[in-house]
Parts: sequence; C-alpha cells; structure tokens
Amino acid sequence: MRKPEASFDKNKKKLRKGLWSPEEDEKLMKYMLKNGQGCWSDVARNAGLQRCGKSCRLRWINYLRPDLKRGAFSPQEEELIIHLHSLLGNRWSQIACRLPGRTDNKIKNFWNSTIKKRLKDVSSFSPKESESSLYDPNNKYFNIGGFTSPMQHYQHVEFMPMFNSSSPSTSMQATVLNSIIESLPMLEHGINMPVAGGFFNDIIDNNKGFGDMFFPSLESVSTTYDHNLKVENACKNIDANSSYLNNFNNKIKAENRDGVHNLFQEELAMGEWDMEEFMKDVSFFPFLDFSNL
DNA sequence: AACCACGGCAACCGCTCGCGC
DNA sequence: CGCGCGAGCGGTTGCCGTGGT
Repeated sequence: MRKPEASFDKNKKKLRKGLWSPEEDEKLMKYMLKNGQGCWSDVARNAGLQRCGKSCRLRWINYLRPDLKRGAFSPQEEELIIHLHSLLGNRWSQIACRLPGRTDNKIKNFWNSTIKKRLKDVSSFSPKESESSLYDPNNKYFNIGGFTSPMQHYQHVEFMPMFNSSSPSTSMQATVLNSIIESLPMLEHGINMPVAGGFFNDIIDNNKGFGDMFFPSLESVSTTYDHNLKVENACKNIDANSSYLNNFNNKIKAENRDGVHNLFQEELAMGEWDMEEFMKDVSFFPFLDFSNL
C-alpha cells in the first residue's frame, strides 16, 4: 500500500497512484461489468479514472474481479501451492491458473510471507537431530522426532498423492506408497531432485543436509533397480479396473516414453482446471524420470 | 499509553513478449 | 527487420495493523 501520488500521462493529465478509493473501485467495477475487458488504457479513460491502464488492470485482476475468492488460504490450497511451486518454481501466474479464484499476486505474497518462512524454519533443523526418526514405517509419513512440521504438508502432497477422499483403499495406497518410497530419486542421486527450480533449490541452498533429513536412510533400500518400473509394477498389482490407477499408470508410461518435461508443457486455460485430475497427473512428477540427471 | 519491530499485502516498477504497422 | 504499444509477469517497495515491551 502506498500513499496516493500523482504522475502524468502523455497528455500531461495528472494520474493518480497508490491506494484506490472506494469511488474509484466503484467506477472501475461498473465499467468492467458493463463493457467487459478491453484495452486497459481505454478502460481507464472511459471509466473516468485518473489512473494508468496498468493500474486499472491490476486493481481489477487482484481485487475487484467478481470471481475472486476472499479470505485465507485453506490447508488444501496451501498444499497445492507448495506442490505446484515445487514443480513450476516462481511461475505465479501458472500456479494461479490452477487455483481458481486466487491471483498470482496473492499466491506470491502468501508464499513469500508465510510458506517461505515456514520452510526456512524447518530447514534450520540439523540432520543429526532428526536422523533417528525421520521415517516412520507404520504410518509411512516422514517424521522429524515428533515435530509437527509444515514440511509434513509438503511431504503429504509430494509423496502421498493418492490419499484423498476419492482414492483407492488403504492397502492399495500402502502398496503403491511402498514402491514409491523405494524409488525415491535421492536414494540414487543424492538430493538432486529433477524439479524446475523453486522449493527444493531454496531448501538445498540453505541447508546442504536437507536431503538426509526428510527421506529414508540409504541403507534401508536397494539403490540399483529401475524405480520407474517399480512404480509401474506396483500399480499393475492393484485393481486393474481402478480408473484412478489406470490413469496414473498411463501417465507413467507416457512419462517413460516422452520424457518428464512433456507432461507440463500443455497449458490449462482458466476454467479448465480440475484440481483432482491435476493432482493425479503431477503428483509423482519428481520421481519418474531420472535418466537425464 | 507510547514506542518499536515485524509481518501481511496492495500496488508499483521494470522487464519481456506478442502483435500490428 | 525494426519500431511502438499494450498486456502480462515476477520482483520489490512501503504503508498499515498488530503484538510485544
């Protein structure tokens, strides 16, 4: 928020800057609802606003748009943001496309103020403290000595994508999960996760031992097999009629065929986004193809 | 009550990209 | 091909509210 200032447009007309007044909001809102989106400099002029088009665009997109979701982020949204950030990095607009009603600015602010801070707190844990209890084989969660870490949200999303209301049975989940855990890439490649910038880079920059903190110890599993095959086989063993797992299975096959990056090159337009489908599609992304490392 | 520090977030800035001419 | 312009994006700024002392 800034103090209202003034600048000048090409016609030497005073342009307001800073906070929007309720009157300005009303003018812009009325104009947009009546005329829809056009050239933003025209919007500013025709709506009788002494603002630049850019400012009007921002105000509309980030605050006035009727389809905006107000209020705090839900835990589900938070998880999704963290997950998507691990995949997409700081591409806030891309992340926003996948969170209906949320703007890139809002998500960016939320990330920078809340999530980043939490992740930083977690990364300050030393590997020694957590080594002994980092993985609980009973509940399949990575545990840090009973510490209720926000990272557990991250892990939940990243490692346990099938754990939602529409997912298969618990035993099925466990079977798949065991295979996934065994195929964790860092077991073979240290902490060089094949993710596009973002979360892991941040953490790794701050704490070189991070990889040791949150994943099973190296001696617990073999490091020589084909983890992609493992994941696929795990799925084959499970109910073949499960559309969920068929879908998942096909994605893995496509991954192995086309390479990991292709999965994310398709752009989803606003409104086409279906959270559940996307979670199915992307949840295993970091674990699928390590041949390029 | 006054002061201070800090976090949240709205808004701005600078840059890139795409398009029309 | 180059230029100008508008749109969009990510990074940054700085005001305001709130909690602590």
